[in-house]
Amino acid sequence: MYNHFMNNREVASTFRLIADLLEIKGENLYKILAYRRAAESLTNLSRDVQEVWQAGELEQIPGIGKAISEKIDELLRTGRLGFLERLTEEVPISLADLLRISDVGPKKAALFWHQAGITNLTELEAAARAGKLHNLPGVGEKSEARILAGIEALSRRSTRTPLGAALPFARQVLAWLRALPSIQSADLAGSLRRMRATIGDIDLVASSHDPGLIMKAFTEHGWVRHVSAAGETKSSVEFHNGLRAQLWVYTPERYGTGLIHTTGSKEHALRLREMAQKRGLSLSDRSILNPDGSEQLFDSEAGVYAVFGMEWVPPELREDRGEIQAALEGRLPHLVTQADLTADLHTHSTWSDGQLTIREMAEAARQRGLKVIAITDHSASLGVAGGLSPDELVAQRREIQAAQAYLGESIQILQGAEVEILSNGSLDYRDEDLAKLDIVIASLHSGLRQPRQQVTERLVRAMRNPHVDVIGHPSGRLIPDREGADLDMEVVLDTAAQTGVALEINAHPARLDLDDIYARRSAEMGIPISINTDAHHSSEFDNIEYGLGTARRAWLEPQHLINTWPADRLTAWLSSREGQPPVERA
DNA sequence: GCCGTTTTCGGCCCGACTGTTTTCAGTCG
Repeated sequence: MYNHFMNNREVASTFRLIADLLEIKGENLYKILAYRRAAESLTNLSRDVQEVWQAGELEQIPGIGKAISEKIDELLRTGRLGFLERLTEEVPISLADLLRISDVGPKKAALFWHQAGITNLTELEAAARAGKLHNLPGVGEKSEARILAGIEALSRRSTRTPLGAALPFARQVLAWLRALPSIQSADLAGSLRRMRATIGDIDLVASSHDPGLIMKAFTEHGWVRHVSAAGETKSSVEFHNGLRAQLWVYTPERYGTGLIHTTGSKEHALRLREMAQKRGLSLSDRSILNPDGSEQLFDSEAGVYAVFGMEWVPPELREDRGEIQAALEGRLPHLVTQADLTADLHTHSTWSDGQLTIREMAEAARQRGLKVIAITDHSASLGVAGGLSPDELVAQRREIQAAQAYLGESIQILQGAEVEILSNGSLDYRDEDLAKLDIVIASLHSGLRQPRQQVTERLVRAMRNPHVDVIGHPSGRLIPDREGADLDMEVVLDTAAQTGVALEINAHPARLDLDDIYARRSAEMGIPISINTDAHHSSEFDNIEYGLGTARRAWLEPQHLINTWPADRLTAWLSSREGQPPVERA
């Protein structure tokens, strides 16, 4: 290989693999933790690790010191890592797969390896079926059965569930919990409450003076297929629909610490515990323990944060991405809310692949309190979506005018288009057709697997077209099936900053694209951001919730989003972009 | 392996639940 390019995700997963293998080997726990923390830090990094490396600034990344920065350097220079190669000679690399099985951790994996010669999933499954595991020390028949069930569960479900596939069901469960007689309060927790794009399982937390009663009702409910743990205060189940859930129950006076613990993230909670420790306190999910052994109890989260002199931190920010420091300094962002949004600038009608007419879509948007809606049907070349020819755009304009006349001034309907970016970076409409539109969104739908440089240049060329106002779902990812295009985001963001084109946060739960990391970076660079539902039906306006979650995770405030601008400012911005000459590369 | 408003060395978060155990280790969040 002459090209040693590795992106942030690939470098991060290399360090996760090292951590897994070291753990099976039985290395010092804090060394392992250090590799994991470095991996998390790289995952949260909004700059390209390649660029940070070239700038010689690797050690400025939190959790990355001399040893790990040297390893990154070797990886990026040579595409290899001697340390990992020596490690895999000692510990078979396929052992790391065993850790994906629930109830199998590093100690069990090492046991299977040393005492039964097992080095991969296939061998483990065969040994379990043959009943060869339960003779090993510390492993009984129950463990053997659990392991077998765990292996089967691995093939049954993908590792993470899209937020949009989990949230509606989780809310049903929550509503049922809240209706229980002995319950005081109940909330979503975990990555659902933090609005991560994908979740591992559904975390629920409740307060009650009778936790046992809640637990019994929860684990015995008809939608539960299997109970994998059931204790006094915590239980774990799998539902018939394949989703897993955990429920914690606290007494009301301990709900504050409980909610913080169960909401996470793990890294955020860890930081808080470190802070407690520095003050001689000990923070757990039950209380704060004073040095003299007495307890401080908290019925709300705000009280816990106040102990450390911090503002209450919105759940979407709890990722250890600087929110602790910001909360200490009283400079947390004033996050955008649904009430701030006045425009949806990316929607479809029956003119292409939408299911409702322009008037129906506009009425539904008005009903949701929007002041502006842009109808942005597909351009001609996206044949599967019934894209419009330039002639049809003229006819569509007449229908928009009719709908506008019918609806009066309560909502403004813009004529736009979602224009294909063709494989060479040119657009699917001629400039004179684009010039007639109120708003132009340019999107990639095909050729997403082009090489990095090619697909990046394609997007850059589209951004340099002066008629383009917004880049729709920039990466083209589809959760959980398809990775986005291999874009050079440094170049994409620089071009957006130069041309003033807006980047979209597409709110569809399968997209959430831009993601939270790049949306935050875009805002820091002064790039306008547009948050849109891409609705093909009025019911999909509700998807804005997912996009808002992403925007809030990106620390966005109302002024970062063009959708919060008053209609006159928005249309002035759009028309100011018309006919601007392309900005040439400096 | 990382890190520093007690430290450049010696620390590094906390507790519930399960299974295989005679008092605890492993896993998980």
